[in-house]
Amino acid sequence: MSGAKRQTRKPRPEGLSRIQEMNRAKILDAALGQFSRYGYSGTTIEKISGEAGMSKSNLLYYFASKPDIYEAVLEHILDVWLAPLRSLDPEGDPAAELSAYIRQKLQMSAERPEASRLFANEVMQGAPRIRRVLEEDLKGLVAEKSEVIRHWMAAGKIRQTDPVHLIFLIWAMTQHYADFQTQIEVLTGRTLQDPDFRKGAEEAVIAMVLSGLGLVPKDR
Amino acid sequence: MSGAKRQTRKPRPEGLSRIQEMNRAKILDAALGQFSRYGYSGTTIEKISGEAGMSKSNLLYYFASKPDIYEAVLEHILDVWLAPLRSLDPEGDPAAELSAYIRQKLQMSAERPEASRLFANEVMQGAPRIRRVLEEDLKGLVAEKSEVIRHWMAAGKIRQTDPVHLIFLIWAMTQHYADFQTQIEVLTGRTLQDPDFRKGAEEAVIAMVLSGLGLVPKDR
DNA sequence: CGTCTTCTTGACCGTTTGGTCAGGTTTCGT
DNA sequence: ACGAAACCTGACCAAACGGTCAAGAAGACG
Repeated sequence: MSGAKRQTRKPRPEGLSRIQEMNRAKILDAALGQFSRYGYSGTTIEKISGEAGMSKSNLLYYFASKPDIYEAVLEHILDVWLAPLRSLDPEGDPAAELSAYIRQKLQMSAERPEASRLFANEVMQGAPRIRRVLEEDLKGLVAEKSEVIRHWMAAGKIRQTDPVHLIFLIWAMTQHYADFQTQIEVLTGRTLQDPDFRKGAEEAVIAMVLSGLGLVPKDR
Repeated sequence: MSGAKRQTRKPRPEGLSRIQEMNRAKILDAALGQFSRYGYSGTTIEKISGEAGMSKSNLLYYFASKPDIYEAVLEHILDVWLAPLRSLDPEGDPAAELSAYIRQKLQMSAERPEASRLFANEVMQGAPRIRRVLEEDLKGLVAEKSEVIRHWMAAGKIRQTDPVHLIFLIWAMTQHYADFQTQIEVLTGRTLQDPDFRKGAEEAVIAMVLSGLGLVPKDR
């Protein structure tokens, strides 16, 4: 061997390379589509890799195992999914705040129905992988926002109701349009993607919630 | 061959034998539990047979294949699942009829949450096996009951709303308590099985729906 | 009681699936 | 341009799964 100077390259400066960032994003996107449509067990990593435009082996170069991919997708979604509730403002007008919240939730159901379905799927199976998040993050968040609602009730701004049930019912109504999209489309021929239908859904949900709280929804 | 008289037995009189009836029931029950918890692909026939207390081979003696079992379970459930809507009476008082409907739906969510989850699972995956039922039976049923609601609106008994959205929202709110049972239990420590919690849910849903229709829910 | 039918099982088979591995190709800093 | 990382792939493997089959056990009826 010659004693010539060994040129070495910094092993990994920090963060992700362009290629990694791009491929991980493609994988997570494809995985969301598959997991939300076919469930965890119904999805194969080969299908995901195909959808992402790469070989199965290459996918396993980026994520060590199938559960790893699933958890990455879930984590990637959860923050976005819970964001609207976080922004419920105690100082705002109840009718305006709740209307905005409902609109945001419906917007997410319209724009990212797969995320809603994946979340629903996970919870329906007993939430084995996000139990901790529910217990630690969501539980606190719900308690905090329940207090906001209770505060509005105490101030006489809305009718007496159980805040937790109110939150559950808003989740139920808004997520239903994403989770049961197929059924809705079969029955009506439309989905939230249709602007008219989306407006109809918004008005129906908002009217029901506001009048349920003794707030007359303003006519247009 | 001797010419002795062959004693033969009637091959199969009619209907199912006691043993068949019992085992088919055990299988369908076990299958519902598994399919609703783990989804179609996440369920193995070996697990089902184990839960039903028999060997895998024996299960396959009663049902020819996995899809066969799944469809049998689904069919077995669908009638029961849609029954409450059928009984919505045009001649009755809107507040009483809708309250009763909501109570029935919540009762089913409380007593048969697995059925609700299986149905939700099927629809979320695009309803590949019950599309026909949705298109042919449910679509007609929804159209018929929408007409009932429209009739109530025309008679000035309830406020103007889109009947189809109303039906969707009632489904959403009532089924949510079954489908998201895990989440609800994590957040509140309770489920519909708890009588107090169930009463709270009933009141919350009924109050919201009735006031949304301009009907003041009667205090107690 | 004898015999035909129904019921039940363990052994077995082909396919699918998650994951490994050795080796080739591309990228990139120097 | 060069060499070391980073990136990518096809071949391969073990486990799990849906389903078949031959043969025994239990049940029912004359």
